[in-house]
Amino acid sequence: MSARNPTVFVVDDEPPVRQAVARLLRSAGIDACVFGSPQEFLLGYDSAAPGCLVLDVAMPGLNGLELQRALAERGSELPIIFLTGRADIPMSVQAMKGGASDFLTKPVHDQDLLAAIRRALQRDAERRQAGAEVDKIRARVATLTPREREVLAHVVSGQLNKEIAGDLGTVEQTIKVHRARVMEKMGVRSVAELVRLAARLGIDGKD
Amino acid sequence: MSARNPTVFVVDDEPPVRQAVARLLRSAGIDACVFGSPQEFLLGYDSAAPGCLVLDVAMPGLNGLELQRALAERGSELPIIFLTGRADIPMSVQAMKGGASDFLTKPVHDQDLLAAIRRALQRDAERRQAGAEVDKIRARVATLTPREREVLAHVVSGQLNKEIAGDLGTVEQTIKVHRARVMEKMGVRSVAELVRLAARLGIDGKD
DNA sequence: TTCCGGATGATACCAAGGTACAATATTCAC
DNA sequence: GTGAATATTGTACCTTGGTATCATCCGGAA
Repeated sequence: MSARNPTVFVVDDEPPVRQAVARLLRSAGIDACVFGSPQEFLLGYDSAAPGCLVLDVAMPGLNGLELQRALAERGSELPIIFLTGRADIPMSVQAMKGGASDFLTKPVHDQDLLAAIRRALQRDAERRQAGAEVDKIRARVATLTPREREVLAHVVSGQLNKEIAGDLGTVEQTIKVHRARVMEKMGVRSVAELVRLAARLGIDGKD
Repeated sequence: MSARNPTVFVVDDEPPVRQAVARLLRSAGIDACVFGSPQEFLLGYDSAAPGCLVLDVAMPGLNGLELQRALAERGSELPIIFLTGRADIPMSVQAMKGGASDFLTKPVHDQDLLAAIRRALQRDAERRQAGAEVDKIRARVATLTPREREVLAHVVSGQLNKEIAGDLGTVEQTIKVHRARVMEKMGVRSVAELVRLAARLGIDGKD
């Protein structure tokens, strides 16, 4: 379920466009999933699914830029390719500033659209891979007891066991026990590795 | 010299535009420096200077997008605001993909241009501050002897003194001496801090 | 109540890190 | 060549980290 094929989500209010894009994608061996409006997409989209979004800017209801913002607010980082016939430069600039993967104008050459989609899928795959590694680290931290997490934070801040014991109101020996469990559960054999793992979670001190 | 006021470099082949933008900037209390062509700018620009670039896209000779690429190849990260009358969406998209700070169309409202410039200067200041911190770390590494640098790399990879000695073909005691000097020169008191500094330079192992 | 995981503490031992002092060898610039 | 910086090794001592074993205390789940 997490290793699904990437899917290109197509959101356009004009059925002919949807079908043309979907046909192009299928002929290229890429899974496609079409929606007639941003609302439908927001309801039917699984944020865990890998892929990218091909989006018309000008649509009734929520427009493309608003959907981009809405997705960002929900924490989605799905790459977005805008594809539109009626657009101007400020729109394209806003879309790109908002992190869009690409901004194409209709009519579009099939090859240009496919190339943009492949770039977007590549970008998504890389992002997901990086995210998966962080998730693994986070999962390991989740196996730590609250006390072990405190010790972890103090250890990566560079404190001595003695100092940690003082801060946590206990004795050095207790810290050694927690510390050993932290190393084991995190799957590392040196403080250096531990610091690097913690850094990837944004943990770099005892606070 | 490094803490100079930020300067806005204006490159446009039309004198009236240059002067209008320069006047606007000076009235806002921002230093401006104008150039009539990309070539002049490349000759007269000091890459260490903080600021940003306001650039017309359509110019004889090197056009704006080409100048953007040329600067990127030289390692410049000066924020670029494109300001142009004749442009289309693909151009703006290419510029934004190339890392442009903004892409405005003439005629532009003074307030819009000023706002874009302030964002660009802010972005440049933040980038320079981050860069300055890394430079400090790099400067400290520069004070290390070649041997000390080797030891540093092995230490941040998490190896024991004994293992490092084996890898470097010497004995543990020698490593301890180098290690102590590394810690002193780098200004850190724990391996954890050392690992974090090294990580900011992209050093995370002995290779 | 009983059982278990979590946190704690004590004792002991060994390995590793840190520091100080002393000394020698090598290299490179003046 | 001379001197300074670098790299090296040795000795000694102390601190810290890592591990093991044993035992206690507590709170929640069965």
